[in-house]
Amino acid sequence: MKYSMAKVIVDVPSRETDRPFDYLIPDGMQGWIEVGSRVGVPFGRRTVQGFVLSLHEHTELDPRRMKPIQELLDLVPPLPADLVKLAEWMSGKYACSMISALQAMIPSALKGKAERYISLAEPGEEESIGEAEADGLFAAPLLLTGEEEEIVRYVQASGQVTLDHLSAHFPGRAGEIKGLIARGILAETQMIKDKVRKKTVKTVAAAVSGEAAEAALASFSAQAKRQKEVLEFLLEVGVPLSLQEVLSTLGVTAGTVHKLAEKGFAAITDVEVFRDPYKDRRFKGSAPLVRTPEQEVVYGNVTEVLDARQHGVFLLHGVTGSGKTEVYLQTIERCIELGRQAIVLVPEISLTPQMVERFKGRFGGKVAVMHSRLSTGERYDEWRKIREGRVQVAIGARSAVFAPFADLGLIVMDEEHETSYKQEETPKYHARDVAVFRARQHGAAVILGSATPSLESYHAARSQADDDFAPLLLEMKQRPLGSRLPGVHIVDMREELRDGNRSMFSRKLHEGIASRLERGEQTVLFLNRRGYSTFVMCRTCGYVAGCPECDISLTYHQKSNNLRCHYCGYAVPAPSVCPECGSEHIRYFGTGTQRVEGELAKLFPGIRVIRMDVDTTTEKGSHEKLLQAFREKKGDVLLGTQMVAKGLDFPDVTLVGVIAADTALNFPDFRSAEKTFQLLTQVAGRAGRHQLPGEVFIQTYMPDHYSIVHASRHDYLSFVREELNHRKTLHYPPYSKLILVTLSHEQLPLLLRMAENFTGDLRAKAQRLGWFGSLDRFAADALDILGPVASPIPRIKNRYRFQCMVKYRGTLDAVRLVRETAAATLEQLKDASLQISIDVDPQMLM
DNA sequence: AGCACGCCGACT
DNA sequence: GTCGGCGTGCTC
Repeated sequence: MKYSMAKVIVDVPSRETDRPFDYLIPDGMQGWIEVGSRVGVPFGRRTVQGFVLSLHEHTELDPRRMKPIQELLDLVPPLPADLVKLAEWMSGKYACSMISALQAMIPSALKGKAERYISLAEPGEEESIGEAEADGLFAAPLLLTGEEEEIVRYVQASGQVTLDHLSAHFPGRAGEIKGLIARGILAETQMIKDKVRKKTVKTVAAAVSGEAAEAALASFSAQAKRQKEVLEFLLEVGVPLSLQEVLSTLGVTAGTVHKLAEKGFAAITDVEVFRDPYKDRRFKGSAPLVRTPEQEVVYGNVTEVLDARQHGVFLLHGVTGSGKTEVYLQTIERCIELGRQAIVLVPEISLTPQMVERFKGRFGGKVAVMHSRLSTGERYDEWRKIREGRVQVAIGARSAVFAPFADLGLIVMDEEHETSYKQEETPKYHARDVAVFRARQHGAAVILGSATPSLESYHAARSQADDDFAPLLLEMKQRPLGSRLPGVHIVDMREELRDGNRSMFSRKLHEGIASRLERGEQTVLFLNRRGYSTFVMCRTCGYVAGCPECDISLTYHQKSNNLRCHYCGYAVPAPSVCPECGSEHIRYFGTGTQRVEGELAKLFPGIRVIRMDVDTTTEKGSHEKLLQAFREKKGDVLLGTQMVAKGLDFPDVTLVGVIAADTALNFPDFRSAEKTFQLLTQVAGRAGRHQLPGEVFIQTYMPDHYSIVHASRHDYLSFVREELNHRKTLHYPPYSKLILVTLSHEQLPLLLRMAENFTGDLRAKAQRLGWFGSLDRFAADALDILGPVASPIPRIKNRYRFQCMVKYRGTLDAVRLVRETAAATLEQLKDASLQISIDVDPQMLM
């Protein structure tokens, strides 16, 4: 089959260009260009990167209007065809552009940009002088000014230079350069350049052997003693060595080795290597454990589907410590035995060494690890290991769901309920949905594991109503270690206050910490960061330092002693006096954890506190170091935010304290009860995982709240029952679906008008389709529109924000309706000043 | 997004 | 007179 045309998605992020463009495939590239290939194509007056969507013999477009593909950027397409299909699905489901979906699937190293090169024009390419030339007249002699001549000579000498380089070399001569190109004396070409190159290492090997080697050794003069040494060494070793190694072993300089190479006795070559972020780490091997009866049931269910190469989704509800990870490991082992590959998804925050260690320990070099702390180059190399089939397991956060395996057999999603699986930036996808879609493409299994499954998943498993997503519920209720779930005590902080205790520690928690200190056991203190102040306030006049562009308070950063805006990055030095009233009583309410740390030091002199929060974990590897220190008992208390709540396992921790359980409950989010329950359950699971019995204190001002009460009893089912009732009455997910639309503009009045236009238009369209109406009615298909209202953060980066919420149920295609309405609204304005963001299935309603 | 074309203001 | 401001239109 001769495919001479291709449809290409170009890397130009605008609504008008979010469609395929047709290109000719040059003869030399035929057979090499495939679906998923990354190419450089001429687009307008420049060259851009693009991805091949499909190949054709003919297209609707006149071939004379088509330009040829300029270059093929990779030998192997970075995207297998199934991922191209996935991108099409994503752009429909999440109302995102094709290019943003495709970009999300490849490492950022492959986000190439065009680089402009300048060279001497080929003779005959000089500027045509129009009709005159056609009449057979010759072009006028090329007269160059001194400066122009200098530029031309420089280009001639260097062969080919980048435009940037040339402009830097002749500052202020941009006009001349432009002129030379326009007159056809210099030529400009554009080529896509990747951000990162494949890493190579200079490798040296002897280029002679046997008799030739003998002769070579004899030929060295007395002065070339070092060269002789090097050659002898190379001959002795017999295998290629890295240049670095040779230099350090023999204590010679690179010049010596190069001389040797010049003489033809040694060969220096660039050998491609993989950057290995874990090269200095050794992992303890681990063998499969004997399965408990509960694990056996889960294992059996999953492997049955695996063996049959069928698609199946399992919701694994297993209490903390019930051995979910072991089930993951063993099902993956089976998957590998079947010659297929597996993806393990973990929430970013828990991508601590512990999880990685267990997988590396069991599967060793078969594992690629991907997370945000890797450099661009490291991530690219891990990704290549996957694409080239050198590994069978990929473990990583959200984006690892796109791991380009050829024969995917299993996707494991640990801590399935975590919000970090939803990407907050475009494309705003949920890794769970993507995982299920990919699994269906490959006939693969999915395990969604959690001690506190999301209500969406649990409800889907219970009702089995949804054709797309009806997981089979599997449960593990026992802790195989024989350890018991810790006793959880709710402490009413109102009572504490009534009794005159104004400290942030209740008397019980205080006693608890004291007794642990005495016994040499450890304590974990958890602080829900949300709601805790990190802002600066004047205690005299009440002034709060806020961002001049974003309408939110600035966050204090101790390290740099400045105030920063979370949203736009605006930063100012921290003031020592109030800028409003001049008072010196302007205080930084340090990050909550700092305050707790200070209080602990006051109450327990000499206590060793390991604090884990954004301030202490920004450095690469600091996370691991802190945890290691705590494990080695270099600290009495581990104090931290969310990150101490996840998957950590310390034998000597017998006390867990939650400083303020309800800060998240007061958030204006319908999921706040669910989030609180999940957090508390998780934190409570930290204590007493081993021989020593554990105790948990939950401090709260709302001791009767159902999420706190049920969490204290480790009672997931009762919580779910109660929470589902609430959701049903209020028509919240899982009983409806949501789309959050946010409009933003620099001018408030215009924004208001456009927001009204948008919602009005949306209502009218929904009405026409017979969808619009209260969800209280018993229609199967129903849609409601709330708003527009000002967003919770009403201004970001000088842009005002209004939002509206679309709530709907049934099979109607609300995403499409919203997308089309948004497009129509945008068309009302000529310029691109209005932005409309569409968030399908939003997780954060902030 | 870029990049060019095109039409009005303040300067050598 | 021109240099340069950014509105708007298009990209196979």
